[in-house]
Amino acid sequence: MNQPKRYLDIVLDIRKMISQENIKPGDRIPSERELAETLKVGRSTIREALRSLELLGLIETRRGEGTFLSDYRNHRLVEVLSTFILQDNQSQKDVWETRLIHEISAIRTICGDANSSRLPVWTGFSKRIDEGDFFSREDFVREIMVLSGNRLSLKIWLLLAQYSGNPYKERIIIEETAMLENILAAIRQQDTEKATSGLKTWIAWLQKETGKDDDDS
Amino acid sequence: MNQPKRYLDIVLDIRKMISQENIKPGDRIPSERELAETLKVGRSTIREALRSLELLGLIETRRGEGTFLSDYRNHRLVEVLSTFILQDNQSQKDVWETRLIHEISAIRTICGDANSSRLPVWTGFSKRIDEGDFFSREDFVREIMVLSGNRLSLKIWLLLAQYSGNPYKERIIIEETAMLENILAAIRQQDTEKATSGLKTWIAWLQKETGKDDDDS
DNA sequence: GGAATATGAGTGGTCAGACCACTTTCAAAA
DNA sequence: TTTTGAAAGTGGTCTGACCACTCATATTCC
Repeated sequence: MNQPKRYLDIVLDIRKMISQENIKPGDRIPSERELAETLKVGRSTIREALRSLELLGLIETRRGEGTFLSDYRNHRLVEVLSTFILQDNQSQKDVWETRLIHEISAIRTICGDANSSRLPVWTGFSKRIDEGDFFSREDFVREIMVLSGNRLSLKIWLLLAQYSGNPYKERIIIEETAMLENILAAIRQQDTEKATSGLKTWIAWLQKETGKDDDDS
Repeated sequence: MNQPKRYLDIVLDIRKMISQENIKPGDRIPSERELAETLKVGRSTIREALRSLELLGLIETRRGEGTFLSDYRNHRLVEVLSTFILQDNQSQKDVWETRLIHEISAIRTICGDANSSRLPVWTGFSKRIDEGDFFSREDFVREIMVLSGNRLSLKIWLLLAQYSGNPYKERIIIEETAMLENILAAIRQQDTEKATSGLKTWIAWLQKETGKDDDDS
């Protein structure tokens, strides 16, 4: 009989412990030695489980301090997966397309919901643009994703955003402020078609910018 | 100075080794003891790296045999994430919503592309319905996803489909054939709005069916 | 008293060595 | 020739030992 892998059980045990003890992102989880004693396994087994979760970006370890449940925003996962999976250009194109799928869906949801589309966050963005406080492109879209209310879609989007390369992560520039204002106005007016087409236009413009940058690690 | 984590370097080293030695999915990679000696680190460090990659589904280990590079298409990524993320009912709802997001986007793509929308596969489905050859709901939608041409979206959809519970995986029944015919006709006519609303109607009807079933593994 | 310093406990990071359970191989025995 | 079984190799786990680091506390110095 092939014994199921112990460290996988540990992964589940830790997950259970986290939900039972109501540990929140940022909180500390028991030390490796404590876990080993509690779960009655060797420390190395605990470590294998923890290292896996760390690579997924679900936890964060700091030498001398301890292990912490991390904010989902920091998955290193993508970095690693990308070196394994995303090797051809088609994949890169698919990433942008798929990300756009989620973004458009989110913006549709928001426009269809008066509560979301009238939120002061939109005027906040306009104000920041006026004042020259140029936030990053990702921040802008993230707000849309968060407000759409679909956490799974948000999570997938966060992953895709990390694959999306530089121009998406940088700050907006003057040339695109008009496009953003256009999108913001459409959201406030709950004009779904105008908002989605505005988003598409902006992203298409962005995508052209991608070609100029060539970065590699 | 905080030394960067060793096991992360190992992950990259292994990746490099794989590409240099031209190891393909299914092939065996060096044993833990060999890797430890080659890379001049302890075996436990090697194991932490390997366990991480295994949790991601990038490699596969078999006791007594060795460690093998697995087909990266089967990464367990979402499965693992799900045990952490999909804990409440809201999440389950998000799964259906997110799946629908991808489906609608795919159907839009197909309707906008004459080549896809005129494919004989659509008449094929109609024929099978007429003949009483009731395929599964998932098969039907999968065809749409495949033909949309976005492999990443397809991959995500496949994973989401796994979490979508039973009614989605079962065969169609007589009551819904009209809805499907409606969708098929819309695709053939390249009527995007009709097709998407048809799909939404069908899925909404399906979702009502979900409540009746209560299955667990 | 207040500030700089030293100490020690606790934590993750790594290593070496030891078994165990399992698979494969291949030589010896039937 | 077939069967058996011993050996080698592999992943799975545990133990105990250091190291490097952080933090809180106690101590020393001004």
